[in-house]
Amino acid sequence: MASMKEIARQCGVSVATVSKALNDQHDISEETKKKVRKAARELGYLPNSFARALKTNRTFNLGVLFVDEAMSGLTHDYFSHVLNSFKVTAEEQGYDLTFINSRKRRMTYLEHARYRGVDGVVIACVNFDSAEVVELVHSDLPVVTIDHSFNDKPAVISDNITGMKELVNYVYSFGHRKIAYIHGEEHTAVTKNRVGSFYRTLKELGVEVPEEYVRSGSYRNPDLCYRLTNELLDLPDPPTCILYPDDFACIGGINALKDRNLRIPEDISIAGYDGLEAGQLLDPKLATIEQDTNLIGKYAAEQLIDMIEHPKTTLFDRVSVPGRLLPGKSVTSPK
Amino acid sequence: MASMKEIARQCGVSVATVSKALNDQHDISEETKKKVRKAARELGYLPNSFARALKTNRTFNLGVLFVDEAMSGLTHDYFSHVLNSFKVTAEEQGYDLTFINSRKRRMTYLEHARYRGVDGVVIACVNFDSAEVVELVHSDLPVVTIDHSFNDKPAVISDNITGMKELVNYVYSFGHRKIAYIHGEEHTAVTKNRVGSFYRTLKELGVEVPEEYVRSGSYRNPDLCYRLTNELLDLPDPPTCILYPDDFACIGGINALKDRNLRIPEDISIAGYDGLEAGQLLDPKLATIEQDTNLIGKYAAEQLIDMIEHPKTTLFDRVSVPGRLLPGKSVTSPK
DNA sequence: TCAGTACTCTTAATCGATTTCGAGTTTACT
DNA sequence: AGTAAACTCGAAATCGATTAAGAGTACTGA
Repeated sequence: MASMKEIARQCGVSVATVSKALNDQHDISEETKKKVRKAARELGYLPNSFARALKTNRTFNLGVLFVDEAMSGLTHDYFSHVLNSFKVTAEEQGYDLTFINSRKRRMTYLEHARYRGVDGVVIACVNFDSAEVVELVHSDLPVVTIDHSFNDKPAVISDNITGMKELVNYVYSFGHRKIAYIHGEEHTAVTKNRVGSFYRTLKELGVEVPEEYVRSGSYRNPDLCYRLTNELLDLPDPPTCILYPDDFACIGGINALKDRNLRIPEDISIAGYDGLEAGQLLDPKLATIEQDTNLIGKYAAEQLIDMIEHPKTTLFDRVSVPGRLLPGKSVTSPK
Repeated sequence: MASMKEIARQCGVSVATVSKALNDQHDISEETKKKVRKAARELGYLPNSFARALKTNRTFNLGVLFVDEAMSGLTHDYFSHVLNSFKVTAEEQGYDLTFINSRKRRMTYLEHARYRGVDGVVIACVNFDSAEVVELVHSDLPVVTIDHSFNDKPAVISDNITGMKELVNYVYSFGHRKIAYIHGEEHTAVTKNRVGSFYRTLKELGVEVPEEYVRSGSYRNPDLCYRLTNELLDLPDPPTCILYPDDFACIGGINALKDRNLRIPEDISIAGYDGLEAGQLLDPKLATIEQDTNLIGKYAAEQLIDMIEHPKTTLFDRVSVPGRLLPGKSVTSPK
């Protein structure tokens, strides 16, 4: 409520002096600074962020674009963990977070970001092909993308290639050769990398993958996984191990197996992806790749803030964050 | 980038006229309005939210305070769903969301909210006893709390009393008389209501509850539930049915039962609380009370926006949102 | 003693909008 | 025709900060 004007009056100095005193400029005497700071404290002075932003074009506010098709990006385990980590890191550095949206199509994402004057934007969990997202990414605003990389733009990416490789090697090491994979939406970079790595790793291991072993599912969609699991089991030569899009979708598969009275892992082995806490509590404990949501969010925030504060010297990194194999009990040797 | 000044120049009118034209004031001719709007479109004009906020003290920005002790409020299923619903509703009405925090203690929540000039604040998932939260709630800022009610302040509350009552009646109807309850943190209103309702309902049903049947656990804490479940089973006269703090924590209990080779529900019945999607996919499907996160978030947003836009006429409602019993397969008649 | 520095502080412009008040023009009515 | 009412529009103040440029003092050294 109290503005610099009141402090100035109380101290008998000009507003300019107050501003400089509070910003600890060199051309104000220590004595005056002390006086001003004291008055500011007494009056409960709070800087007015708009006035400051208006003049400086800096808001210490970061835009967050986390909008999936269903408008439920926040309820998405993986992304909510990434966002939480991003938030903690950003706040430690004095930045706040504001959600970017398209205001019922009355503004594009970029326009909204400019309207709110955010210093930078982190993007995840969106359709990266959409024109609006592309416009935002290619604007002059500092932008970091998560799990998708644009040319010449920094990105933080969960290392799905190595992750899938480890997972495949893991089940292979148990003797599995008939490995099926129900994957997520095909247009995403995440899926492409995982599927590509799945094929490549098995090829390196000398295992042939029948076309019908690879099914196009959907992330976080247990029902679809239920159906696709049944399809896989109905094959003349069914797999001995099934990999799922993610830990949550995996539940659908588990239910399909239970309905057929197949025991996990005695009759069939399964694995997920994500490393959700819940998956680790299931019985049997799910073999999976834990994605390091903590590091991903942290790196994204650090990278974005670095771009904002040091636009000249920032390296436009493409950081790859390794996952971690969580062995679990859902995989054993095939019969 | 383009400001009103440029539009004014292009149209040969004053900045004041541009402002009034864009805000559709009555004292500007239709002709001029058209001209101004056209120029605004052509120049890609975007209003400057800071300048506007500076003058009007309105930001169309809502503060969100969702900070639990572990700084992981966003990863909390229940709250992330509520927040998502709140976000969708607020955005539909033209409001944006900014997170409130205490900036590493350099500002209180209230100060932060003022600094960012939010029009109102929604509070959930915090320690409502903390001085900072109380300060915020009792300020002149419009505030809505979720799952906790302060005197004279609007709140949206999941109806835990009726919910627990229904749940108890449900298991009672199967014949259970030895019903244990592992509840969450005792200092929260949610827990108090649930525990109170648990006792009252059973009393009404004429069932006595041994003290040792009610254990103090913790929300979202499967490990603790694992331990407490074992304690309950070790009692000389163990319960035939156990209620858990929430669906997630329930997993710990399930594991404890499995470790003792107790079948659910044949040997013992269990129930959760929340209605998480995952719980409904478990085998056996979990009996639980589904909290209507969608409505809770929606009501909270509507209430808050109403307070902001109609400060005089708003009724300070305390909305209670009923839950819904999800029967599940985890409860059956005791042996 | 006087110019040159160093130090401290103020004046005033500025960021981009909103809004009050008044001025000028047109229309209406007697 | 003359006065009042109705329309349009603009000048200028204002919101609360930042910042360049300059003014006034005091001190230094020749």
